[in-house]
Amino acid sequence: MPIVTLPDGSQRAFDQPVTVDEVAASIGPGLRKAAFAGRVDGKLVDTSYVIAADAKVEIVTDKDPEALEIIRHSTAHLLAQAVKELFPDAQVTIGPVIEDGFFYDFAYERPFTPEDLAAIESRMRELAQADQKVHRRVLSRDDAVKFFTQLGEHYKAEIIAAIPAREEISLYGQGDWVDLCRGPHVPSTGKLKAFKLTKIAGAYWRGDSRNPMLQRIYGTAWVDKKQLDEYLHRLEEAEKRDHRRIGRELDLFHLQEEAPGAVFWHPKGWLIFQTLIAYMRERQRAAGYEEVSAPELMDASLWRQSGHLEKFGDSMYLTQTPDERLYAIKPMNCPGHVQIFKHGLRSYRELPIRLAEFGKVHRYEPSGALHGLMRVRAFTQDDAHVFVTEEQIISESVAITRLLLDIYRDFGFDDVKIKFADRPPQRVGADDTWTRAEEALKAASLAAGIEYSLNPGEGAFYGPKLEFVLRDAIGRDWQCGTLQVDLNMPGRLGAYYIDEHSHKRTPVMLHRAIFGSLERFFAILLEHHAGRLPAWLAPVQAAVLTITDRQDEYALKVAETLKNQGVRVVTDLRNEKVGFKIREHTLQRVPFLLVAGDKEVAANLLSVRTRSGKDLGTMSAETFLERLRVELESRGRRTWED
RNA sequence: GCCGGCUUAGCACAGUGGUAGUGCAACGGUUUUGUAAACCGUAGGUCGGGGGUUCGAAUCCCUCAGCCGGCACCA
Repeated sequence: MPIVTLPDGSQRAFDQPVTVDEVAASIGPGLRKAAFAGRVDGKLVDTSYVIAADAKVEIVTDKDPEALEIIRHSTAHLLAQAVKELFPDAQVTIGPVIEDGFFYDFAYERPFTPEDLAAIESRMRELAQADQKVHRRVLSRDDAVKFFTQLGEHYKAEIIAAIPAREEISLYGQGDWVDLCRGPHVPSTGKLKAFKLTKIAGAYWRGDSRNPMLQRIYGTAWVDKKQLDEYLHRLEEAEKRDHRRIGRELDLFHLQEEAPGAVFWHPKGWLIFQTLIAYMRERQRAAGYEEVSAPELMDASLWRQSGHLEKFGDSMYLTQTPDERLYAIKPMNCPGHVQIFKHGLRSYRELPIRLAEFGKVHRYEPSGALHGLMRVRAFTQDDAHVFVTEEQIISESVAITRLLLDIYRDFGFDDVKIKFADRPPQRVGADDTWTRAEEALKAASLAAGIEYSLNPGEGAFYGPKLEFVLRDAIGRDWQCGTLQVDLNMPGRLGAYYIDEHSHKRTPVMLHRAIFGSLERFFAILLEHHAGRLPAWLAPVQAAVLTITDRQDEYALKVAETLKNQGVRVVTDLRNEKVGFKIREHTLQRVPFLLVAGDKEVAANLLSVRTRSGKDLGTMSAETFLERLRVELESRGRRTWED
């Protein structure tokens, strides 16, 4: 005789076991209709779940955040059902919920086509409209394996066979279609109203490139049409921020067939790039770094010694010269920096030695990995290697972490997450060395007062690392900075210093990058700001626009004044209406538009407008300069309005 | 690297076997203009490269490259 306690504290007694559905019905027919699932003593269950004993019960409706997950999961099932109906020979595998949607992987004799996708989606709509009841049953593990083997679902049988024998297996289905699933699911397919299949792609079985490739179908699903439309709108907005598109529109850079994965920087793009370097150069100088430059091309033996050739040889550019020597184009800066460290005898009194380089490296990335500026084959790292004693690891790591986070704030990235990546399966060095390195990095994190999440097995082959992940304006995460503790490489490359007892000691090397790849960071900035870079980074900071040719002389004079003060300014004297000029320079994301008409000329003023359309009124060139300077010097953290 | 899609003028795109098109940009002219697109005209293409089928290919087939979306990889 269960007594059910509802979230508001009220209780209802039933004289026999009841389902969640019946509990909902007892409260009201509207709630019953709205019920997606239930939460019984905190556990999510189907509406068909039978409550036999006293319990706390909640009815999950579309207002509940859990509902979305259930909808997506059930929509994945709907997808699998539709595929099995249209393509009976396809085998089902897995179909998890992911961010904003779900996917389902199928094994099928041929890839699905876009036409198949449309057909599958319309079948899904029919099945949803049929409002089929979702049923659940439970089998033993072995019976479930037998069941799916009989159906010819070998992948599914393999998945279930890996589950411990004692566990019960729940099967969900609708119509005569059935799948293994933990649940819970919506009570009937009619609850699935707002979904869309988005893309088809290949994906390896169990994520291993040695396995056969399956056909993956991606989809998105929401509580209602409005949310679905909002999501699709979000995708469109993200597309407008695409750095490849902005790069073309603003004439910043291009890529072309003859140099896959290598960037042709145009004047405006290169100006931004150099501004980033100048900024970092100054920050590093202030933090005690010394800038160096190591050769692009070094004998392959050096890379054999470092271990890079063995681990990454396939992705290194090698070149045989007429003297029969084999050279490698550097894919990393560390061996070069170690050579500089090694040149001459080093004393413990010199440590820490901080060597920084804006090093251009080349890596033969797999063709399928290339992606605009985000993943290229030739890129520039703001790479530094700090040589320290073991005792200095913590203090130096703390200093690096602080520098990193402070620099990110200058770019408007206040939301930074940190991951700790420990030893990978393939690595160099002894296990106790690794333990020391990992412990040191953990201690440093603690001392720096930062919190991290674990990223197991993802460390570099020579040491553990902290990974710094930035969240951009539309909520996407980008891993940029890294700090690695390396107790292996200096020894392999024969680096040592003389300690206070005149003994040779191997230094510890801290690898750190803040932007990571400058090309990639550039792309992230473009997308973060949607091309509207803060004035200190904008390639053109102001445009002087005339209304008629009567103002030409004045405009040129004003521009000259601003230019002499270091402002990146252009004039637009074209025979066009001012509205047209404003439109063009706004689309070019020029932060300030300075309009000069007869009135401004007469009063020796400028009418100032921002790219966001705000009218800042009229002022002299000197006043404009003064206020622009505040914005530039604060790197955009203090804007005009402050 | 693997699976799929795409590649037509500077850019965005139309053109499914029969004379390569539209808009924007460019160029020339008219217009002297007040805060997100004035008007008229002109020029611009080995339809990604190579090969094949066909009387005839942007269009069908093969192949290579690049790009796009995933997967795998990412020192």
